[in-house]
Amino acid sequence: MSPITVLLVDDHLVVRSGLRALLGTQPDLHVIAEAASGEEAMDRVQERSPDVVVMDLAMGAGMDGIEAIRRIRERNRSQAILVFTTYDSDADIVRAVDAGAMGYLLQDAAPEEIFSAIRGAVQGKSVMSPPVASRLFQQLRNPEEILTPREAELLSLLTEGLSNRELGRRLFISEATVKTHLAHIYAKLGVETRAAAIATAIRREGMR
Amino acid sequence: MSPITVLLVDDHLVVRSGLRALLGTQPDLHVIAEAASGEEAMDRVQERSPDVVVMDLAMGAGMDGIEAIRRIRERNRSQAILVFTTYDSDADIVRAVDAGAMGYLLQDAAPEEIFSAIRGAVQGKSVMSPPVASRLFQQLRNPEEILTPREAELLSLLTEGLSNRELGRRLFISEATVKTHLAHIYAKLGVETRAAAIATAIRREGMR
DNA sequence: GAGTCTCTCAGCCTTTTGGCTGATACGGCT
DNA sequence: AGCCGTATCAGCCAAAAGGCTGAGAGACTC
Repeated sequence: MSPITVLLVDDHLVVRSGLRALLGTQPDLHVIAEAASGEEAMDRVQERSPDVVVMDLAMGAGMDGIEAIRRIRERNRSQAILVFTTYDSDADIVRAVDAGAMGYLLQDAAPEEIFSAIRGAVQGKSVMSPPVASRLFQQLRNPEEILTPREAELLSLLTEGLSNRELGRRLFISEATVKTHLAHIYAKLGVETRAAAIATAIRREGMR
Repeated sequence: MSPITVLLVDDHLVVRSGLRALLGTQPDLHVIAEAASGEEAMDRVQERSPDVVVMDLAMGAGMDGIEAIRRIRERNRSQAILVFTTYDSDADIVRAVDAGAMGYLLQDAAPEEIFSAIRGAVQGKSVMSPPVASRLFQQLRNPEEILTPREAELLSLLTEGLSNRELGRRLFISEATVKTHLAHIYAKLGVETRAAAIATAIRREGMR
């Protein structure tokens, strides 16, 4: 059986060489290229056509991981893409899977888990770290959590620390309307105070 | 000249092997041990007495990096400790330097930067990544922003969305005291509402 | 021993927030 | 035409948060 070719994408050199060393212990896995950015990743995929792309979502400058996944899948469906990232945010998971990622691993995954995820990805199996899976599951179980555009807008401003009055002014609506929207947002997020709403919003989304 | 002995501390195996591979390219740097937790790090220091400890601050379970730095410095001052972490939060930098770290590098630092930081640390020089340095500088310029331990504790709970009453219960203090602390925190953070305090706290610190 | 910092608590008053009920208007879907 | 989701607004009331002043206890420093 011919070896599985892998492209590593991460803006941290240390993580790339760590992964390279780790995968090097497996005779059937060959790292054939590395990339430090989304743009570079697309070039390498074009040139080398790896079987699997192992990608970090958080990339310093330029195109982010999600966008890179989407573009790679757009022009070439033969690669399996595995997300390999440090932090797990609900929004990222959903967006990555949506963009076409085959699996989602956290960086503290056990080596065996990583190997089998790569091997599985080639065969079309999707793998995810247990904590990731449970989050995704929860996300899918609560479809009522989807905010309307207006609510999302409000929530976003809410995380800037604005008061109801300021929110109203900013959105050209009355304070009464602000309160109505907030009540709906709280219900959907499952919280009771604006403080909790802000906390969950910032932590859940990549809002920073 | 005898080589510089190094202990790597990081809960991610991938980062450890990446660093090991990277440092392996330098004849004068010898990685003599690795540790995946604060506790383990202390044991390794005791056993092997490395010249330099390269440590990640964010460690999954158990003792965190800051605490590990403090304890290592307490019982043995001959090690130089270098912080090597992914994210830079203002509070972490101050706390790490306070605990006795000789330098503070971000994981996307260039290899040369890492090497020279390690070599410099042995000679008592402190090194930090430019973005880190500028943050620290800013922090020192605003000394009024430094929260007391109790205030930091409160702020941390605040970001979970607790009410004043809940905060009081959790910390075994009256609601009146909670309000006093909050007023001080708001003043130091330059905000006027708990919402804004939560927003700035979560975004500024690495609180997730 | 006086000054400073930190943590603790109280009372009083204003503003803000949140819960509830009910209402109008617009657009899309059946 | 009727229904539903979304966005808009109002009034009322209770709870929470925030501003202010004042104050005592313990620790640490000069």
